[in-house]
Amino acid sequence: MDSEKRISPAVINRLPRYYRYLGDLLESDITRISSKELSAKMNITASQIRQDLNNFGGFGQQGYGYNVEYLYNEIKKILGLDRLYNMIVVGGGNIGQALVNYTNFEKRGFVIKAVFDTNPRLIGMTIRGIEVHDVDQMEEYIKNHNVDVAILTLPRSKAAKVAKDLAKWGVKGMWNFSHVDLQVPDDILVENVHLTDSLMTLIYKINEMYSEENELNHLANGLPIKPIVDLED
Amino acid sequence: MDSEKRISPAVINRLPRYYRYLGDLLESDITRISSKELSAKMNITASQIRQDLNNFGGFGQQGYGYNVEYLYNEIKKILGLDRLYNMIVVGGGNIGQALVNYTNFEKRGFVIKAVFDTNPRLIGMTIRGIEVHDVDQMEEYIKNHNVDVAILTLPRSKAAKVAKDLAKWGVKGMWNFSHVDLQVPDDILVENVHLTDSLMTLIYKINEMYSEENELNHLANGLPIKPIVDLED
DNA sequence: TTATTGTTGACAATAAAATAACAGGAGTGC
DNA sequence: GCACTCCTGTTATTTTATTGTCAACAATAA
Repeated sequence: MDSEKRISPAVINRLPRYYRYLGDLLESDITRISSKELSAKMNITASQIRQDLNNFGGFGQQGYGYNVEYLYNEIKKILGLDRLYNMIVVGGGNIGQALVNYTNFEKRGFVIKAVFDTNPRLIGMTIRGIEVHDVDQMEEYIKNHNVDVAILTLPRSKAAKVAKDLAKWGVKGMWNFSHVDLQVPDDILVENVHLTDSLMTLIYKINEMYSEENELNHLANGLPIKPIVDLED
Repeated sequence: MDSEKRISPAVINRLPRYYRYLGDLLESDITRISSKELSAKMNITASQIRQDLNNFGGFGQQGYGYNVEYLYNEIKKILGLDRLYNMIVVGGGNIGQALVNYTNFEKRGFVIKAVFDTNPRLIGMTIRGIEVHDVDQMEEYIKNHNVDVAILTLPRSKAAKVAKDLAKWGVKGMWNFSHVDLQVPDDILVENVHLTDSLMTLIYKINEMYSEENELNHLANGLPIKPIVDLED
């Protein structure tokens, strides 16, 4: 809409969180909030909140704070959540099916229109009323229906080729659950959800914490470092 | 293990990605790789790769590069993937079930041992051989089995209380799929997977790209800005 | 009215992260 | 064995992100 200065990715990643907290406040019938109060709730500095919001405009008022409903709706507009988006799921396995069954997406305006798979046992079935088609029909479907987002929940080996096709046929973005980094043209947007990576970082942090704890014990009482036991027994 | 300097979160988040790429190289029987080559594959600067790896030690050799297998195994150790981890799933709904059925976690050493739910229709059932228990039994279970990670896939409303209990009973970390930020003691680690947030940022970026494109068209040929059509029809 | 308090938006200061530069050891080819 | 190239580990620089501060102004109370 406006060309202005570029918004940093760090800010964009925080927007949905603001949106969520403001939604909660709205539900609690809180009409106004200051950056300081929000700061306490969200564990972010008030300064950062003000600066983040100011990237998009001056939504607050000195001596008053921010009007919750107004700010909520502004962020909604900024995120583009004031319209509907068509999505397709490519790969009807566990995760694909779980996402189709997850009805909260629809409440936000993200509508899953179709599922595609290669498995003959799935093709023709419906999941929550949404039909599973043969992947062979995908080209035609995408060319005839405006598909905003393709959700990729397929095996590593197949993801690369499918992504290339999807890009060619005209989806705007991909939400990628496959455990690979997709190679797509610059004008196609990819958001990765690498679950295993996320779990691995959690494991790293757990180990780090437990080794620190051992060190502290060690330093504090002069005892030898307690070994971390292997849990598989 | 060693107290040294603290590793920045940005680096830790990249580790699983290195691990993945090195695994791929290993499968392709590539025995050595330079930071420059890896840089090209991963779309990271070579400088950053060297600096990231050097946080953990000098794994490379001047004039040679990095030995793929050696580096792979070192990162494996750094991430703590050289042992097994016990996990439980709290919430046996769509996503919980999908995660139980996702067998790749087990290949990495992440073993789901039990599922807990309140739904009487689920309790007693097994998913991929893993039993679904009543949440009432969770305290006893956790106290008698060493649970490293609890996977939270339950509704917003219930997540906060369950998290508090889990922390009290002694899980080390939580992998949180619920759409709330959990309030837990400092020594419990939480890794959030906020799917809706992730999708929202994708949507933001798509809209940003399309509005930019319109601007460019506009500037280039003097035509009026093309409206973004609403897709729901 | 007038004083006092609260709170933003702007900007300055600091911290963190990413990139670049480079010295020097290790391999390679002759 | 020697010259030459490659490529790391490390330090320096640049960029990006976060936090702190304050003048200006709104709301509220006196």
